[in-house]
Amino acid sequence: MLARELDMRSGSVSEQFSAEQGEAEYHAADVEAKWQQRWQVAGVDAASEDSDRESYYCLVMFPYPSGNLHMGHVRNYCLGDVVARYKRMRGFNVLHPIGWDAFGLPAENAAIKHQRPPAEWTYANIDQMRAQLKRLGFSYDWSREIATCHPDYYRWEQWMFTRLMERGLAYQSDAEVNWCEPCHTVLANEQVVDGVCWRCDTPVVRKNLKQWFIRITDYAEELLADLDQLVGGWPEKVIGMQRNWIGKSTGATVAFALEERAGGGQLEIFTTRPDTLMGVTYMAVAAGHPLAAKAAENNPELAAFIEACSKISTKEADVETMEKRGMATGFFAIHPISGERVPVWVANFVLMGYGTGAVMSVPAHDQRDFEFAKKYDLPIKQVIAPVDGAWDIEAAAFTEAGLLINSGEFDGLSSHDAKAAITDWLKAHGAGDARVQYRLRDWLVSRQRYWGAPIPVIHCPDCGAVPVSDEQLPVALPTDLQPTGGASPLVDCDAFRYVDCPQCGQPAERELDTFDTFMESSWYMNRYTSPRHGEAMVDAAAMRRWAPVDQYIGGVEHAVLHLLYARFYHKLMRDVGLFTSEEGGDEPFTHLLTQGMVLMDGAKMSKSKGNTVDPNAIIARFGADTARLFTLFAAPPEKELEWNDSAVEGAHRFLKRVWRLLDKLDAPVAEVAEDARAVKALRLAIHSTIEKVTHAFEHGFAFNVAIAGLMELSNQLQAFAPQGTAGLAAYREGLEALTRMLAPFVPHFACEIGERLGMEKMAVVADWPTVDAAALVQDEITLAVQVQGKRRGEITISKDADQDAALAAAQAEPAIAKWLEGMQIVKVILVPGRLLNLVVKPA
RNA sequence: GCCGGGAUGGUGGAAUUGGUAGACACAAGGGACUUAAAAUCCCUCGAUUAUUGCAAUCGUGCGGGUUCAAAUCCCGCUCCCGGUACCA
Repeated sequence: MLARELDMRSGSVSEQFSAEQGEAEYHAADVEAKWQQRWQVAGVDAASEDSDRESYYCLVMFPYPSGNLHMGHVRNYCLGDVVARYKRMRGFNVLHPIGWDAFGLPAENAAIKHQRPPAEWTYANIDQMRAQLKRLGFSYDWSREIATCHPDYYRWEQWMFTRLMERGLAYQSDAEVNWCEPCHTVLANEQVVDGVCWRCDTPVVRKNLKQWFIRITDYAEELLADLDQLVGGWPEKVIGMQRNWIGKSTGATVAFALEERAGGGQLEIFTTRPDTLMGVTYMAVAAGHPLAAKAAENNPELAAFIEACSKISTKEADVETMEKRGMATGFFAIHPISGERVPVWVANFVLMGYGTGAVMSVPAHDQRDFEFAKKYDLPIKQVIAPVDGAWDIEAAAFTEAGLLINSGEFDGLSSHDAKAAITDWLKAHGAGDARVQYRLRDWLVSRQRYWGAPIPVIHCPDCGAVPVSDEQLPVALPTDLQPTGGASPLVDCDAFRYVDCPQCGQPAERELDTFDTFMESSWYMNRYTSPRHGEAMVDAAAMRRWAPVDQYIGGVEHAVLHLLYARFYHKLMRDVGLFTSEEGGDEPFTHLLTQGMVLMDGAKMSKSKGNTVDPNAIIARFGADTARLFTLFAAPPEKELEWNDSAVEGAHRFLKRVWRLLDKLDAPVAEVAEDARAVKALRLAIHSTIEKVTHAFEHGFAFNVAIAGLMELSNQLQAFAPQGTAGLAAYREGLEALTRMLAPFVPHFACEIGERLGMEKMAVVADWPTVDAAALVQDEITLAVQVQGKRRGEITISKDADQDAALAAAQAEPAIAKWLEGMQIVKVILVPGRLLNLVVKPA
């Protein structure tokens, strides 16, 4: 012990830990330091730009540099590392990069607290977290590391934005926006969760501001349609969430003329059921609709109702139970076809933010309209009849498709045909048209924050909003300003703010808003393919080599925000001409794995709850390999992972057991007659494990099952006593296969074992073991025998035995025979290699 | 409400996709080694009944069904977890 301690204090890493020294015990810290250094020297983790091997791009969601890695990060990066390492061993040229999503609000908050510029805090955190990642032994190509707060990165984002301005895909608009007071900034629709800020949980207020938008709605159709390409590669859940978010509805707009008293003009609505148009008995507008405001002018009661509606919570749970309420405006609209007068109501269930903020109500064929009509005693007019059978329209709304009735010239048409016919009629008479409506809104990208990428625009009194020219990019963010918590310090930074107009040269002002940080994370996956490229945002040749990402791994919380923006941005990059569909694909991520959360006592680990586990403490106590092994073994990747201290110890114990397997190699053996059966059984175990573990990697990443298989093999090796050279050879074969298969999970440990075994190459660059089909062939097999479907015993027979031979063996087995006494066998089912089932009846 | 995913021992979870339910691990109990502890190794470990021993019956949220055979497929429920849009 003393000698070991002295050793630790002196000499170089390689001196301390040479294999010849023959450490009797497993010391993770020593082993891990040794191999991390060797990998670095050998450069085993670098992606090659000059290789004939097939490329594979494995990407993990890059972290925000908050200061410390948490267990969620560790889990995410373990999963990615296992995939990357496995693919390398399978002969792929793997790209496995990492970087930092480095702009964002926490840096500003920290800057205020510590009176240091955010850049300083950010880069210090990056240094600390990089060291943690390296300590865990993740096989990143560090030469490709990027930080999004670096001008070399965001200059291309600015470049891209000016292209989008040229194409009319980026625009400025005066809009009612979601404003978060504590964060002092606007939020995108996607960032408002249940009416509160996604970051700080404060209720969002509405504010009218001039903001920059990107026209994601132009891509709504493609974003929706291309989800089909992802089926099979992405979780159904995420695809469904994106579908809902885009929210496509096909229908028609209909213009109802308004009476003079209502101010004339038209009330435009959107409907998905134009076939029910003849069944309209009233109209409903949102409380925020101009018509509602007009009606309230001389109606204090209505004004009070509108006021009450505006205060209603938007929370899902409240919405669910909310009573449907309304009030008549006293106005009437004219039905475009029948010319009937229909009353206009204000209703709390109509949303100003969707469609036109007004709906036509057809109580006979819409459940919600039905309930409302019943409540306020409005007429119900049936215009669709079931194809077969009758319907009591006073009892419930008939919401299915059917045949038109009470609809004049449209009577007898099917719902399907009527949709087209009525839409055509409306179009011909200038009273409407076919319309596809999306829930998706344009992406609001400006933020009133300091620590972000400046929006590359100069506002000139004469020329308007002028994009900064390519030669003047990047618009570098001054990094020495001190945020105060109020308005962005850029406002007071004259050197940044006041510039001349690039077009006319007269005094002008820079745009002081910065980009939403989701802008940076929307294209980093493509930048990694050519991270130092100085000529363009990405190098098309590099895109051809690597893109799209073959496997993306991260948290499900990004199912709509990041993953939708990134898909959109990828298509923008393609359409701006940075790469073709053929070079970079139409979608950025072909396969997505969403990992489950890390829990402690059933709750998500969080600082505020005080139920966190510090990865550093686990590494210090057991080593990186144990931390890795536990997170991969304790649960399937996509499921929640419940932290369990004793299970961590269990993972560590497993590694120690494998370590001790080396001892048997030193045991003396002679040229003795080996127990051939035992050797054959061991080789069967070895090769069926290879088959099983490989299957886990190729189908669904069931790493917990793969590791269980490796534990089983380890147990078999432990139980095996080599007697002669043949036995020793089989034992060594098993230990080496085990080592190779362990390499993706516990790479340092596997390298050390491999070296002690005398493997030629480091375990992490060795070939993945292959199955010896001959070893899987058994001379004798054991079959379970069932009588009437119940297991009654087993027989061991030749692998070539046919059904009759199996039956004879079963009948000869006393435990089985007693169930056959006085019975007649009416059917025999043989499932080869598995079981024999005998169906009997009394003789 | 709608969409998606679930429910298997004390616990985390397996089950080759219709073929021996509970692999692998954690916890628990017992034993060996030790002056002792730690470490390590061995045994038991779904329930009930029976037992000197062999064993039998039940059992994958609940109720039906299909099948030689069901955790797995079908029909009807209950509960739980995510997500969500009162979307016209």
